Amino acid sequence: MSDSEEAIQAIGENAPVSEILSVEKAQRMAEFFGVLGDPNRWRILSALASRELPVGELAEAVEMSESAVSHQLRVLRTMRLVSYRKRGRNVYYCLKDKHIFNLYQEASEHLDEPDDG
Amino acid sequence: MSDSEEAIQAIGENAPVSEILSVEKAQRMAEFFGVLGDPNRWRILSALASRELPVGELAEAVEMSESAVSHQLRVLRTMRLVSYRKRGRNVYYCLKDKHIFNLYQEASEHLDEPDDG
DNA sequence: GTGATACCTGAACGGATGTTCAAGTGTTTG
DNA sequence: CAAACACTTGAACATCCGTTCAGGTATCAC
Repeated sequence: MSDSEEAIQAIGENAPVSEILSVEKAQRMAEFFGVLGDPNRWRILSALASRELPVGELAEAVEMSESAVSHQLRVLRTMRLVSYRKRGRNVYYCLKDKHIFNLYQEASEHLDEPDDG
Repeated sequence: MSDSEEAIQAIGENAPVSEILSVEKAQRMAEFFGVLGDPNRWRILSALASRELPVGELAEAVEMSESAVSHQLRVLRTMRLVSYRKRGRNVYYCLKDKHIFNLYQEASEHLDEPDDG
């Protein structure tokens, strides 16, 4: 059974109590979602959703220092949420795939739900 | 324009650079995902995915102290990820809605993607 | 070459976070 | 009533995280 299948069964079906996420899988989940647990990273991601941007413009758009943005971009790169291409002195960043949109919408729905949802 | 519509447009469409998430919306997103940024909370959630559980059994299942579990359950309650019902001396917790499953699967897909995904 | 630009990196500092421990509330049992 | 049980809560403490700051690399203009 693949790591993914093990986890989906554990969380999705009527499994016994002992069927909880392995520490390793829980760790990976937490690392990923932890990256999305910072407001400035969300602002960076939303800025890149509109279009590809070099670091300087990105920093200006989200009102952060270039250094702070660069640090955060490294985190986002590590989680493969953004990719980049070098062009002269500039480095253009953009979103890597569509998962971030789905995650955003899913969370948005949850947050917009009434209290009894 | 509602808060949600503003954000979806900002992140989903071909908006100008200035169309980034408001600080407030970014904050709410980060708070929500931040809750999912802890491995023990994922283990708790996955344990509750199998069935409703009282705090003591839950603590045993995830191998944490009752106190630690209780603290974390309060966080999960605040984000409306779990609900509970009191029954005698016990308090039974369960998952509140289906969003957690979708978030899990979306993240799982992303993590399982090859490097060029 | 020198200087300016664009970006990255490492150390350090301050604030946030998760655990433990001790004490508290409420409920059931004798 | 007292004692045991199930759970919650607040404070303390250690760790983690994101920023700033200073300095580093690489590219372009002159």
